[in-house]
Amino acid sequence: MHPPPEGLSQAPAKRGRGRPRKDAPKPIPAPKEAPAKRGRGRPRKDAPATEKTAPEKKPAKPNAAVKRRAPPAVKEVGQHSDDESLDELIAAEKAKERAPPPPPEPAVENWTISMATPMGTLPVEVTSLVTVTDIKQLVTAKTGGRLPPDRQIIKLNERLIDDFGPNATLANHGLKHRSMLTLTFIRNAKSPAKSPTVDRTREHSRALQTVPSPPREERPAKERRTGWQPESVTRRVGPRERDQSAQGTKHKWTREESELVAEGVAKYGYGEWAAIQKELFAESARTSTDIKDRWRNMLKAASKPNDFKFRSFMDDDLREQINEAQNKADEYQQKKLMEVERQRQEMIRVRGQIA
Amino acid sequence: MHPPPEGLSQAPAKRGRGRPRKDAPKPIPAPKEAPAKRGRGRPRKDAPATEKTAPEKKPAKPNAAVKRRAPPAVKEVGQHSDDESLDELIAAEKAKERAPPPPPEPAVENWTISMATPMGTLPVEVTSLVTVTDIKQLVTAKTGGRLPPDRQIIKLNERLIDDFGPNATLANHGLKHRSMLTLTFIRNAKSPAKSPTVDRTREHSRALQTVPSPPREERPAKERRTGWQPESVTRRVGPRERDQSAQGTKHKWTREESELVAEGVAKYGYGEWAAIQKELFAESARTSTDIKDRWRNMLKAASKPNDFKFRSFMDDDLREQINEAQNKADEYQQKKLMEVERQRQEMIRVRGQIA
DNA sequence: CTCTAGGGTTAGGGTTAG
DNA sequence: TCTAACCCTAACCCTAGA
Repeated sequence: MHPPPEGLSQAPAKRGRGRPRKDAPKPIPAPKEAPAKRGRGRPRKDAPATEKTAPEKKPAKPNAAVKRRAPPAVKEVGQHSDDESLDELIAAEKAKERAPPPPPEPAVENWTISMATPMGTLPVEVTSLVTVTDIKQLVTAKTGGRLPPDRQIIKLNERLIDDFGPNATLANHGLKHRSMLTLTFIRNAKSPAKSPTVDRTREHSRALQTVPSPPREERPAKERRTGWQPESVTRRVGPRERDQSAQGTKHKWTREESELVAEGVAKYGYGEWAAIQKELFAESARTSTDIKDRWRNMLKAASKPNDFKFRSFMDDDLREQINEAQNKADEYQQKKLMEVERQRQEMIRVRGQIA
Repeated sequence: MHPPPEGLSQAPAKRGRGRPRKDAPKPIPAPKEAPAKRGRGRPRKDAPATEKTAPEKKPAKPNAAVKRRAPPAVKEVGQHSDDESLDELIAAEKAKERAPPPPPEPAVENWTISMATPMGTLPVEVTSLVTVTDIKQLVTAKTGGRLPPDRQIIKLNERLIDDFGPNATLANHGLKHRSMLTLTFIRNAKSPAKSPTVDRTREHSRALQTVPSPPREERPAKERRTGWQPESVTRRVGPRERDQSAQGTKHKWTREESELVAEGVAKYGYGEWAAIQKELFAESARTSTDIKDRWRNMLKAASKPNDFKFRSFMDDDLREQINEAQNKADEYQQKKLMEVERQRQEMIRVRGQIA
């Protein structure tokens, strides 16, 4: 039904915005395997061959990193040897037959807890067996390694979880389904050196407040490219003056600015960045393109779950504002479209009469 | 404006965008426990030419939101009753295992969402389990069957809900209480609701001609161009009539088209865009201005290194063609100039004689 | 009116700082 | 690793003026 794909070399023809797809066959997220090696944790060699126990929870999303594959729970009964495996097996069988041991059943549960971070509260899925180290590793993983365990300050009910010991099971210290943990962190000491060897012994206390308080405040429009704006603000006038001195190359968008962007979209519809810039960012150093980019990023961020990610502030409230802006813009667009269509029809009608 | 042909009930006068109060007496659109396969399968709607914003990030399980109840797995009951107490114990254990996980609470909720239509915004009541098909059927019903599912273009947060698959539960894709869906529709013309996966390689054809070409897609084709345009090809006549779905607002110039431009310049010289358009792009939707712009960009691109990022295809071969075209055009220009001068002289001479 | 020239703006892929 | 911020150009728009 479509014009046959001519021989025209499909130019880029990327289509679908999905990205050129570097031809890299994106494999399945599959074997992402949790910390298979479980270095610290504890030997935990509960014979993997054991039974299935949890025969696959259907809806289970392996995602929840920390989630330990709930072991059959049979709290390994001190078995270590190698060649004794057979004996152990037998012993285990017997023990099982005897049934008395079943009680030690920990009954692993899957919990959803919350973690309050400087960026907002995020949901985290864990099992009731989650340990202090697990949580810290999870945070590290979620932040792409940017926040190593030794810079995390995590509290449960006002207590530093570190105080429980690295292998402590948090459930033994009050963690429950829907509990809330708070996370703050120690600022990076600037030395990227891999081994600050921060003697984390007990520095938590003071580091607490060093929280990177969200931008909140409207930057003084850093007189960067403010030099002189030639009417148009599509492009920056000069190099963003980032040269040497300008260290703060990136200027985070504040919550307020973001809301202004949404407001502008709601008012002018999509693609009217220059208009939005003129009205709502006249005093700002943000260019229309900056605004356009920000809206794009806002949409991306809003479309993702409040999963544990260090994403710029994004909460249901802002998300709602974004939605509203979108809807208004859509409405606006619709009206414009219909108006155009109406005019077109009118034209056709008039033409018909003339002819 | 716009005679609402559909039977969509009129929207509440005040569309202050706020949110439609609960006044809408609309009942829930049948919970319809969809298959909710959700597990492995991965519907992978592959939606090719989907809308913009479709990085397709695999809707990571939305948080606890509408999580579907996780069935207590299989409880394989292979027990042989030998010792009752034992059975009881085991049963108790199992019960314990099963019972605890109350977290995956299904909790069907009744939501009021909004639907922005060309005629106004309407409140719609649904449950948190509402699926794509449910919504479409609802719309069809509301329009007295006049707007069948395959003519509905419904978007949630910029994404076509069709892309989620017919049985997808919208809550898993971001629908929430008070969310807004946008509805537009495809005019009568038969059109597969499915995105045609058209490769726009060469869709520019036709569209150009006369106005009457009915638009197939509701698409804010950047309706900046004003209403009626004569048959000239300086401007586009109507909406760019990019095949439906071709959401990509921009139509990249293909290698072949670019070569045609160079060919045209070589043949007609600079500035004869209309002529080039008529001869080499008669079937295309490219206007003379488009061609002019393309030539401008080609020159810019040709002056930069091949591997320069961001630049559309540019290689020595094409660059050579461009150079040749320039040379020929220069020659041509020269001749024209000389001709003009000759005529001028002639005119002067004639005038002199007359005088 | 048509069309071109040329400056302006946007869309969207790409890059990079953090 | 991941993303918000930023870059850069092709594509497209606007409009004075011929």
